[in-house]
Amino acid sequence: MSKQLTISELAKAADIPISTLRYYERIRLVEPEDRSCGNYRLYGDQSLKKLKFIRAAQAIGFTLEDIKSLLADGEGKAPTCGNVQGLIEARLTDVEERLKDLRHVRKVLKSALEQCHRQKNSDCCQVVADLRNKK
Amino acid sequence: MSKQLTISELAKAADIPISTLRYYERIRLVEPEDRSCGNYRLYGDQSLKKLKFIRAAQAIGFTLEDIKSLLADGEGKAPTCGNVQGLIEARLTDVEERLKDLRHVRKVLKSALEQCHRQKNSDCCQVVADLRNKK
DNA sequence: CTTGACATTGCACCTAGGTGCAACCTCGAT
DNA sequence: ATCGAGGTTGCACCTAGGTGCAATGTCAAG
Repeated sequence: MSKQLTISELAKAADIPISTLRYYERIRLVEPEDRSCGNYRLYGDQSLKKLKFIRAAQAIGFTLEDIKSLLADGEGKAPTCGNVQGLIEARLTDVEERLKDLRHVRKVLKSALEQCHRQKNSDCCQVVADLRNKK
Repeated sequence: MSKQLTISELAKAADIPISTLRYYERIRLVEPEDRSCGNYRLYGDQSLKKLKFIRAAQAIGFTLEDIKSLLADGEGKAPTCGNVQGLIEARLTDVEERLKDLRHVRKVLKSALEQCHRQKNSDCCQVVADLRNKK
């Protein structure tokens, strides 16, 4: 078994601020394996793996709560597909929805910008006036 | 000049909670035109237009701070295009960026889901295991 | 033994966009 | 005159994901 890490060693290894690690402990997401005789937190290296997993999962949009569920099935053991699948599907649905919204937003912004260009130097911005009159 | 509205009349007309109107006053976004003799807020109907504008602008992703800038140029007068254009461009850049990210996220989620399907009933979910080993 | 770096705790604060509550005031109808 | 609906205020709280600080304890080097 490999060496146990102090909080600052873990923070450096995972490139995550110490304050965040303590926060993760507070929400019971990543807890230290043990305490030193001086009450310092001691982490195993599965904690490092866990943190990397967390960063990866966050990057694709899972919340810390989602991640907690993803990790809940066993300390160290990966959860079963069945448990994971629902979360992934829900997340995918969100993402599709969000994409649809954003494409619409992009369209509106682009046409506003065009209008802006057509009438530069005008005193009253028609773009805002239009928005203002929107139902 | 038309009738002044009390907060609840305005809330109903704009379909925005009273608490939110008071919040908007707190952040100096929408302030009452006047006060009644009993110190009730009294709004003009340009407030209603303003609220509709706010909802429209929020719907395309502007923050309330952005909106404050959009509205800042004159009480009642629309701001000039020049002032608006920068904000729209910035917002458009954000949106493009976000779209790019989300398309990537969608790709990752879809392939995770596929992998999930390929190995259902497996004890250990490879999807999570993969994430776990991601650099 | 002292010094400095690093650890501990609890608690408050941050953004953004609000919500909820207690204590009190005003208005219109009866 | 009284009652209830709806208004006023200030203040605390909410989510999510943290950050910052003060007061104090521990560890290793010189």
